[in-house]
Order: sequence, then structure tokens, then C-alpha cells
Amino acid sequence: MPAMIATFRALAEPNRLHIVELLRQGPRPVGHLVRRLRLRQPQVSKHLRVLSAAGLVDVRVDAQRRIYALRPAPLQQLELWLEKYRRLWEGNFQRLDALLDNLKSSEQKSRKKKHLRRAIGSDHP
Amino acid sequence: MPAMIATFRALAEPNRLHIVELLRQGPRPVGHLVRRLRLRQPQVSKHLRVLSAAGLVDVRVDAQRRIYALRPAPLQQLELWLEKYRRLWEGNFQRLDALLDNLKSSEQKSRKKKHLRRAIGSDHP
DNA sequence: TACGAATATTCTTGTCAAGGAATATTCGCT
DNA sequence: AGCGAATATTCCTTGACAAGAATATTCGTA
Repeated sequence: MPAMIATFRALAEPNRLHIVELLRQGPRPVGHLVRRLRLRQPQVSKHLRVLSAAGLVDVRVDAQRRIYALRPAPLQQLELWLEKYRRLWEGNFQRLDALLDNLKSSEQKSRKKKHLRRAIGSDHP
Repeated sequence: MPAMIATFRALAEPNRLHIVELLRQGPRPVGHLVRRLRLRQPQVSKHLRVLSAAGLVDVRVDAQRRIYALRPAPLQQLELWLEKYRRLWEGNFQRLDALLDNLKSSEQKSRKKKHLRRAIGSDHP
């Protein structure tokens, strides 16, 4: 799961996310990215290094050029991780919370709130 | 798409990711998180603030306690974003690149490489 | 009303990461 | 051999941010 952190950190930088989006269309040499982004060549190289360290990107050497390509693995991992959360919006799980909240608004508060507290927000569930 | 950045930034911090994982099991008061994480209460509150600002989390007030709950929206967005990349590992797209790379290893380089350059890594695709 | 529980906020400090500028490296070509 | 193109690396400065410590706020309750 520290792999997940590396992925998030890499993608949290706007320019890097942009690079990833550009590479979605296929492998590209550095110069191509430099022209698309509002960045100078050294920064692009640096960002590519970070992406590479995070395993998000792969280099292929072609003479003086380096062709960078997306590596699917980290994104697959990300999708895998996300799946654990899908029930949050697929099932009506968790919205139970909002429902109870609404109910609470149309009642006197003291006794009922204690019930809710034990039922949902309990500290020792 | 700056929303995506906010999500990534929020999740890029290990403790915050941990909080999110904990909240996956349902809404929880701050104290519960404090006990689970290796963090002091103020830091947890701060991290919750960041998560809240990123829209990843929601508060419900219950007397002195604040019950935090995951908000599905940003994660849904994330999944949506990821879908654009799914073809990277579903189709055999992009692995074309690795294939050509392997071929290259078992041939003389000069003429062939020029062809590859134009075909794949071109600067003006 | 005073107190304690639960949580938030402020201030400070150290660390790390991103951009800028300059330079180094590598390769093809003539 | 030397030059220019393409890319990487280094050094520096600055800003953001996380942790620590201390304090403030809010609420229920005796």
C-alpha cells in the first residue's frame, strides 16, 4: 500500500498529471511534452524522473531521444484499490447516515440523538 | 480536472490515506481515528480538514463530537478518470511499443531504428 | 455555573519538493 | 574531430506543508 502513496504523490502534481494525460495517447519523446506543457525542458525531465520512480512511466532509448510510455501497472493497482470503495455509491450503504440525519431534523433531539450515537457514530463499533 | 488534483493531493499523504481507509468501514468520530492512527488529536483534525476541503469527507455534528464520513463523489470521479486509461491494459494497445522494442534487440540497429522512430516515437504524430 | 470531554485552531519550526539557470552528457551527422 | 540536437543533472532559492506544543471552543452534565 505504500505503492498507492507513490502513485498518488506522483499524480498530485498538475504538470505530472498533464504528462500522464499526454502519454495516454501513446509513447512520446521528451521534446514533444516540452512543447505541449508550459514548462522548460529540464523541469519536464525532472517530472519524468518522478513518474519513472513511481513506476508510472517507462523509457525507451532512441539515439539522443528518450521515448516515454505509460506503464499500466500502477493504474491497474489504483483501480483495484478503488473497487473496495465502490459499494459506497453502488449499494445504499453509508447513505443510511444521511437518512438518519434527516430524520433527526424532524424530531426532538435529546433522547433520539443518544440512540443514533450508539447506532452509527459509536466509538467502539 | 483540478478536482482530480485535489483528490490526489489529499490521498498522497499516508495518514490521510489511512483515515480514508478507516472511514471505509463507516462514519467515525475523531477520537476513534486518533486511537487507530499513530497521531495526536490535533494532527488528525488537521488532516480531516484537508480531506474535507477536498470533498472527500463530510462532518455531522453530534454534541461535542464530529462524526466524519466518506463522500463517494471524488472517488467516483477518480474511477471515471481511470476508465479512460483502461484500454492500456485491456486491449493490447501500447504493448505494441514493448513488442517493437524486443524485435529491435534481435536485429542490426541503424536502418530499423529510423523506421521505428517515424512509426512510434514521432514528434509530430 | 463550573467542569471535563471532544475537537478545532494558532504559532512555530524543520523538511521537502518545484522552478530557474547553468552545465553536463550522449548521439548522429558532416 | 567537431558541431548541434535532445535530454539529463546539479546547485540554488523559495514556498508549501506536516508535526509539535499550547491554547481555544463547544457541549453535556453534576
